[in-house]
Amino acid sequence: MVSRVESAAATRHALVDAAAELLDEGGPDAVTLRAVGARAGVSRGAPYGHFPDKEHLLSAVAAKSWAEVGGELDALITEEHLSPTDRLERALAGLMRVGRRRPHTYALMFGAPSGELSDAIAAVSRTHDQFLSIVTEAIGDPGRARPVGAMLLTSVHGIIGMENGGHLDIEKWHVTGDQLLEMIIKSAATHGVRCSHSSNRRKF
Amino acid sequence: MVSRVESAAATRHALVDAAAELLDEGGPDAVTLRAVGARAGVSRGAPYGHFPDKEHLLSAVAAKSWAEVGGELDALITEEHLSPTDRLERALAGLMRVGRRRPHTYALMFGAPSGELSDAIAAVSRTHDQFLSIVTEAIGDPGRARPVGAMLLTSVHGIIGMENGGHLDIEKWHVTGDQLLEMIIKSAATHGVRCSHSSNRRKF
DNA sequence: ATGGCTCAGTTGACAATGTCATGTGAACTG
DNA sequence: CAGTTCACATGACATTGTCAACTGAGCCAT
Repeated sequence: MVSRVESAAATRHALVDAAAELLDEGGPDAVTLRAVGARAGVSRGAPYGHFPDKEHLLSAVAAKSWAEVGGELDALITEEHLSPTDRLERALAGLMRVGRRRPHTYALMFGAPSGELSDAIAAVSRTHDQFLSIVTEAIGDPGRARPVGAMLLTSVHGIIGMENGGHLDIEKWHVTGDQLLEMIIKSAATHGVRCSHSSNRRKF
Repeated sequence: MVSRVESAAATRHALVDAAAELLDEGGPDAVTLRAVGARAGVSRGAPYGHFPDKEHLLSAVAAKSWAEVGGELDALITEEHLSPTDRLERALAGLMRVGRRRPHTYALMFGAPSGELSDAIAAVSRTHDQFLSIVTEAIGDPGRARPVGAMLLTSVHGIIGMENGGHLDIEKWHVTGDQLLEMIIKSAATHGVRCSHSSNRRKF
């Protein structure tokens, strides 16, 4: 039934899933090799048969999470009844949702990659490309798609980072993260199409 | 010469400084209570006389770093020969510099605060206020200073986070962090003054 | 000045964790 | 069916955060 190699692959999957769950539920400190092994139904040293390092296991988790986001973007792209603009807005909202609902996983995804972790890098690159294609379809000037996409992504990332860090106090800034996202999207419109009047030079 | 309380205060300072240095030099993993104690000239358990927890020590480091940034902003504010706009741009550039030159410290500063850490919260609030005053002076519409300030801060934060996470590949996005910052600043101008035509509804 | 007190700092100990060397049993091969 | 291989288990070890017990020097009252 289960050949040895199949079982090994299943174990590897179980380990990554277990680590991802533990990260979501209890944050980085809860991701212990022992806890991962226990949840995966194996024992504490088992991960070393599949990953050289705890860091590599975590990078596999990051790759998996990036692939999941990529899947959501894919679903968005193939959703025919959506306008390109809607697709873009939903993509950004989806990222915000991940950042809010699974902050630890989000932090891992956007954290500095450790080691080589080719899997994670490839997954990130793929998902970035999908996001880029969404931006390209939504934007008027295709030549500006990449910079504008980067601006949108970095801005959303900043909003989530400030929110999750507790640095976006509404009392102080008089805005919510969602309002900031809206501002950013409007800015993208200004930058994306040529804002014919964008050359108006004034003080802020 | 050195009264007991003076010596204690000096030790506390030395501990915070040592932790800050270790964080800068070797990242979070290098900040070991034993290493901190050694660098501060005391021994491994000494921090527990001044902080209930390693986390509280780190939050003291965060408070110190926020206060340093606040000091830079203060210097900027009292610099008479600068225009309000220049002050704002320099403030943003200064934050970028911290994020680039001291990524670990920056991450600690903007990381989710742990526990109560009233010191850190106060330091953050003070520095945010100073930044806010700079934005207020630079902006045309004072009523929008807070939201626009938040947008600038979050955007810079996002840029730094993407850069330090290795997710701002120039090959892919065709922009640098500095160019993104420039785009954001222009957007702030659009949002800060009333962009009379900002109601132009177009696709991106 | 002197005996007792206070408290900063040290040291020993312990549990948790990442990591590795060694062992083991079941799946594969001839 | 005998031997090999490989996934996994287990014991062991160094490191680290944390705390209890200890020590000694500054401080106070007499």
